[in-house]
Amino acid sequence: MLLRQKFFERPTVELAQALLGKYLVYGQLWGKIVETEAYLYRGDPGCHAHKGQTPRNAPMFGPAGRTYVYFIYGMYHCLNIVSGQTGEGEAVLIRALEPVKGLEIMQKNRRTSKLENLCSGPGKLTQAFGLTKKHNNLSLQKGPLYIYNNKEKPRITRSQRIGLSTGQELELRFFIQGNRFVSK
DNA sequence: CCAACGATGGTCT
DNA sequence: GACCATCGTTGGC
Repeated sequence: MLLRQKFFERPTVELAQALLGKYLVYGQLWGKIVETEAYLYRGDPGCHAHKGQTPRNAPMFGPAGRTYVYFIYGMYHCLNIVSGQTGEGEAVLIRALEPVKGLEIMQKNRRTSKLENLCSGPGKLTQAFGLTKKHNNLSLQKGPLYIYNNKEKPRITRSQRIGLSTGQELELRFFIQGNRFVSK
């Protein structure tokens, strides 16, 4: 069942946790979200939007429930889901998925057969799913990318975020405890 | 096993 | 020109 608009309009830190266990669906490909990070407009220098709006981060200032896909390190893409209210400039980074359906396609896209290496990082999962800037600023209500509900209530652990040179102190990373597909 | 490093290009100053 | 919400490879143990 497709998650509706209201689900995404909640505060960013709350959405980052609420997304854990839900399914990211793109055509034949399904992945369960097992790791996320929250990025906040206020008091978070690690957030792309914290200095204000630019062409790149514009989707973060749009309505919740849309994608923000950016290109990083000359090679990789990262997928975010915009949260909160329009104009807030906040989003949730999807950092890892548990592969659920379409594993053969993911294995081909990633050039590896090892399941733990398909979607266990923000650059890995976009490669496995074939997501690029073409998928930036798309509505998760309209597709072709969707979030489906899942009734399970995962056990959530919190930690510092990964890979930042600033804002590391903040504990805004969330993941499903003990899940083998969380990034290392 | 683990730490160090280089690839590679868009974005902003 | 510097920075970067990463990852695969390399070379050590």
